[in-house]
Amino acid sequence: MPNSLQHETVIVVDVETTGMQPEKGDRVIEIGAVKLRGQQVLERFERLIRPDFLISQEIESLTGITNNMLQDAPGSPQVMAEFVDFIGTYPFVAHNAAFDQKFIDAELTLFGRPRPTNFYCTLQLARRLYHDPINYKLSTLVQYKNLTPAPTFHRALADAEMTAQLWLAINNDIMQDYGFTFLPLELLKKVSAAAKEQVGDLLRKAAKDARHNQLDTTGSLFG
DNA sequence: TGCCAGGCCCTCTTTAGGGCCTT
Repeated sequence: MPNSLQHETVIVVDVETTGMQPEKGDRVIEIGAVKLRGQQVLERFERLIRPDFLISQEIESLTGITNNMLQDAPGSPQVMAEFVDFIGTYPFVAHNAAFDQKFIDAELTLFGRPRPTNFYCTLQLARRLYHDPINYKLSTLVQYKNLTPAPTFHRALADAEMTAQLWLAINNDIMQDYGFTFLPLELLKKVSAAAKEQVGDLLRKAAKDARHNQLDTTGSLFG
């Protein structure tokens, strides 16, 4: 694996929630996050959050998070304050980022905190880059890329760790396949926004431009 | 009684519909 994956720091995040609709009152009950610089994990964040109501049996079964576990957990204002300190102004990475974004937005808005806006989505990137997995669930992609599965799925930090591995694998695949020595986040934004059939051309052109710029830099330094 | 997520993606599409992905 190349040792020069993009050096920009990202926050890889996952939330467990009471349901699918924050606009109907569903809440975050666990946040897990990994602060990643290059391939290095700088810091981890994991907190349960006590909601104002009992969670359903369905969610208890799905996540393994029970009402008993939540009864002594801190409330959202305390956890979100800690989370804001943890995330700084770094961009976010999540699997199906729209889901995590809307819940994090909802929790932060409740307490008048500024909402992060810069999200990268491993689901979207995987759909652009990988054409033959049987589906694009996080668990499937972890297996597809031969990554190390966490001991459990549907816990926030475990899923965030696996999303982080997937993020690195995606970065690594682009670098190896197209010959990048450095992968700017901005390029991944363009990959996400591109039509699937245009991704190859986009990356080949970007790699060519990157090599050209590198030659220019070398020439100006030593020429 | 009828409503019941939303955004993305694909195709038997584009004047649409259904499946996926997240909990």
